[in-house]
Amino acid sequence: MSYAKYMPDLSHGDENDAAVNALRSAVMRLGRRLKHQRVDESLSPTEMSVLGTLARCGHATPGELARKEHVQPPSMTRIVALLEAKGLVRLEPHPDDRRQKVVSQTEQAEAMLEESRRKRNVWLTSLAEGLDEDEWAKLRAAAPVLEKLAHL
Amino acid sequence: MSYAKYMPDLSHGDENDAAVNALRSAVMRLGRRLKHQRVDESLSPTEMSVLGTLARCGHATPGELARKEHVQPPSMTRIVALLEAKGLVRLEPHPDDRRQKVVSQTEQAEAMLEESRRKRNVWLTSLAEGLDEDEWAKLRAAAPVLEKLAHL
DNA sequence: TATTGTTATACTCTATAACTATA
DNA sequence: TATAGTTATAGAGTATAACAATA
Repeated sequence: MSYAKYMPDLSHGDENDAAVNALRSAVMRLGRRLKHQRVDESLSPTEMSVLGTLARCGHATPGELARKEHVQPPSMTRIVALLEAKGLVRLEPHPDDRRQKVVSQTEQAEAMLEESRRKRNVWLTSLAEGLDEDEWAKLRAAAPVLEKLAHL
Repeated sequence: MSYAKYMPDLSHGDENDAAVNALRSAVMRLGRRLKHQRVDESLSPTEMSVLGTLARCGHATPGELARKEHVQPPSMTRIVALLEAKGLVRLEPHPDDRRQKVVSQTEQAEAMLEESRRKRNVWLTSLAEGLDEDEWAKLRAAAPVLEKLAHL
């Protein structure tokens, strides 16, 4: 019998620990900065994230969105309502279950995401002045892992 | 005259863009999860981060802490006051400038950070089940870059 | 009975503006 | 005058608890 899964990465345990430390600290600080560097001043980070999820998945129920964004259902109710009021998402009845709803993005949201991407490039450019190519390479390699981590 | 610094990483522009996309999304989601996976239920993420900074730097003024944490001075005033009330930091008069104060961590804070590290390892272990060694390697490589990014 | 989503309410964290004390 | 820190106040975002409708 193996305890391997309870003692992973023995060869890099301390380094992983240091990485998680750095990660947590960086995530919090970056999060605060991202809050201020908002693409659309009227959209919160979570609202943006929901739009991104819908762009990837096409559509989802409020409950699914709450689970994906790691937010409680009442919070997602509010977020979806705000997005709908802004004309960025559409709500339709669920075909199989009358309790649920189906949320999908509007054409307006797609246009906004495109504009968002353009503005992000500006931020990226200003950041690029402080990172060398090697650092960018490490960031590119880790990006998918971070996404996986966020979903785990 | 060169526009190079306004058009960095031409060879990886799109990939950098995708990385920033993934990064932003992951940072927000991880941030929310970290909020819940708090080591000490009574300490906010920023409070923990301040203790971490003090552990690294030894001591700092409230203004320095506010800049490091990317928080406004009044917010740091509140955070430091809460930490002091919990016996985790000590405030002393600044030797050269009577307007400033010097914040340093107490022995109690050191013990708490040790306990914190222990609990983080539990979280790390559970995460490790979902990441392979190659993914961890990428994360370790990117961790210092993320820290740099957060400070830039 | 269990589940999906909503309403009502309160809390946590942070910001801005105005103020005090010192440089 | 400028700077470090504080006080007072407001706002954004989220959570919990209680509820309605449907499965």
